[in-house]
Amino acid sequence: MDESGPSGRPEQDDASSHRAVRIQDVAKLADVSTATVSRALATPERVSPEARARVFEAIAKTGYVPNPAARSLRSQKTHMVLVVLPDLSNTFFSKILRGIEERLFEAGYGMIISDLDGTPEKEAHFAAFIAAGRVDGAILLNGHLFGQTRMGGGATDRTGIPLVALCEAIPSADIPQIEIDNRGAASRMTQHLASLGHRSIAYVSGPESNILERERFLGYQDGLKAAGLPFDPGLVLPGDYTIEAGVAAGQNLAARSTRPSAVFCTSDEMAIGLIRTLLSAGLRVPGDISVAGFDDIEFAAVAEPALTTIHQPRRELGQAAASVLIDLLQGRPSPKRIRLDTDLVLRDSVAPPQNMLKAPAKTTRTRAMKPT
Amino acid sequence: MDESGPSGRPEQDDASSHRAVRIQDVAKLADVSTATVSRALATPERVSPEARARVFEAIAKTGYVPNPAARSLRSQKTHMVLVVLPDLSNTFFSKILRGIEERLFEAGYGMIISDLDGTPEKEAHFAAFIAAGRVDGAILLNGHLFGQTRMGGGATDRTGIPLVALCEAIPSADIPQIEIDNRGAASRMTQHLASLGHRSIAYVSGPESNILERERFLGYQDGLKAAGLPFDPGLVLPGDYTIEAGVAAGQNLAARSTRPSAVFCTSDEMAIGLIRTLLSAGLRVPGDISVAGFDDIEFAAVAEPALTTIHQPRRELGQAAASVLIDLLQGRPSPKRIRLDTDLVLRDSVAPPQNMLKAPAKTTRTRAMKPT
DNA sequence: TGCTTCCATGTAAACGATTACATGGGCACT
DNA sequence: AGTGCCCATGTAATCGTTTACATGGAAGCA
Repeated sequence: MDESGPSGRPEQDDASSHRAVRIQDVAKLADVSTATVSRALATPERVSPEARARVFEAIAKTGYVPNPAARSLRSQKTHMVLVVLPDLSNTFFSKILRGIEERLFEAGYGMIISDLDGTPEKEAHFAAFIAAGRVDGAILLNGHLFGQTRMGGGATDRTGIPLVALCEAIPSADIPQIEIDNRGAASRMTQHLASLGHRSIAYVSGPESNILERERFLGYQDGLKAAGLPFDPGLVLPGDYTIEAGVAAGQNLAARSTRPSAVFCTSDEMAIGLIRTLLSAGLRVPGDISVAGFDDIEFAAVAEPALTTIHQPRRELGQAAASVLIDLLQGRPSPKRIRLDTDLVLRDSVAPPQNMLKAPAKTTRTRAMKPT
Repeated sequence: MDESGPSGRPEQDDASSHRAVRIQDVAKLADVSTATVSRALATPERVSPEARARVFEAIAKTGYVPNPAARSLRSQKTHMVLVVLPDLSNTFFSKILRGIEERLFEAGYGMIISDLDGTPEKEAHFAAFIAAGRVDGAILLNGHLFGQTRMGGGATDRTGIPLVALCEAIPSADIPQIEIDNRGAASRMTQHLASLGHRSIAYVSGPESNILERERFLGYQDGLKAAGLPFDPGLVLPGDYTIEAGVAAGQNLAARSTRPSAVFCTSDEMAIGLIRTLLSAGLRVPGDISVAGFDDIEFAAVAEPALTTIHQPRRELGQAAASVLIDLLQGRPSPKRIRLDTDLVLRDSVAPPQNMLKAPAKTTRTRAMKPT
């Protein structure tokens, strides 16, 4: 059975040919068929212990690694997951990504990242990516499906891969959502500010169309209402979660003759930019104006003054999303929605208004109320 | 020629079967062979305009997307690039990643990210990843090859894919390096501090074994020497680029009876943590101690006081690395080493020592000297 | 002992592209 | 008009797995 092989491949087993080891090589060495090798890897319990041992020995000896392209061509599985996010360079996402990567790695999946910086062109590209079957599933952090930018001739393609929405819920889509209770958290922060005595609480928003923004804005209004404060549109400043937006909002406030005594920024970046600008304008924080953030990014704790904010369990969010997706991929049942708890983190950038004494506050955390 | 197909596949063209469109479907519709379709996509100029038009029309009509697994199985190309980095959640990397992603995207490559958080286990896994041919090339931000943790039985595998080292040069490896002049930049910052009159300049290091650290430490010593200052080991504080390390260094300094008048931190994170700690301890920055950073991360500009630091063109670094890798992948010649310029960014955290007047400094940038 | 069942294994047909090689027609040149 | 060349295209082998189906032997049961 060694007549130089049925396909006529000459026997050259020295190092000269750098051809990758194939399953056939392993099979020959272990004196079994390729099918048995394949089974030894996929379903070891269906192979006799002796054959299995020989196969593994041969694999170790040859350093065989299955060719993923061939495997994926045949099995229609890529063991890859696409993560779509609006801005890779944003601090907020990096820790989430890490959580995702951890979990995917454990389950043997690779992570492909797509940063679609607003460009619909890229969006279409990644829709095609999914359609081409390059990934088994996707985690969407961008708040919408690819639906809008429909491809070509309305062909529905095989978009039937599992999807999970992370952070930004996708209302229209019937896919699992992993998120925090944005509305509740925003309400809670607003009420916290009110409880300290603030009567005039400004709000620096996210991008208008953003779902997070809409939730948080509702929460802000809820909080005002709960505290018996009126809603004043003049206290709503536009933003987009960036430091620059915070700076702009700060300039806006600094230029005013009468100012709110507290500002609730819907991102830590904006809060930091805003504080910075207020300080430069000669105002004191929290002496003259209290400032609260959202997210609890790394720098919130070391900002000057340290930022009072809402803590989001970013890593856990990423892990949860990955877990749900993996469940879906492997046909296990999975929850349709997961809401992780947030914490209200009390630091130094918020204090009672005006001339009340500023205690040297230490960081305190208060577990958020579970949403009902 | 329509006797239900040579493979006996029944003709069912309604939406019920969600079978993906194959090249054969396109070929049939365009009335050409699969080879022509393939060529129309890969080398349009080798197909007659008429056939080409029919092919593209058919592609549009069917919504055909080539199956990457099949393509990659045959052509041994994956159009994927692996990016290996030590810590995905680190701010410093995110903008670099974005630069990489941009360029890769333009060239039609996907990006797979691997965050090996120190675990050699993961490292081995990704070595196998490369060996399996899942990617065409890799960009390494982690400062070493996978060589150390050798796989299995010493099989050399096909590790012959193009690699590029980014930021952290890999001395032993003969692969292109994209970096900044760390030594020169550190020297420059040290001299800047000295030129303001500081005679006692502390240094907060990175991880000892880190190549960046070694370069920067040499630069620090260069700078001292150039300024005619003695090197004092007691002024070298251990760090690891994290905020916490900065805090620790700050506590160390705050506890001392005699302190340096300036501190050069080799990362902005450490500088921010350190400043924060000094301020809490009642010291003034830069009044009592000047603090300089390295990297110019987003928050450096809005720290309080705004951080004097070394600006690294992070996005450009990422783009450059991706460009070089793409050149390599496509067989084009490419430079063996690229050094991008850094800027010395002068802000408010550094001032002349002691009682000299603190001008309301504005941000100023000075282009670094080109390395010779 | 003869029949059924099951388990371990082998054989070979997909999976869906790319591409070497063959082919035939048109054009240019002598 | 004959020869040669090139261009557009088709045919079919190939990439390396997985897996449906076939097979043969051992074991269990009556």
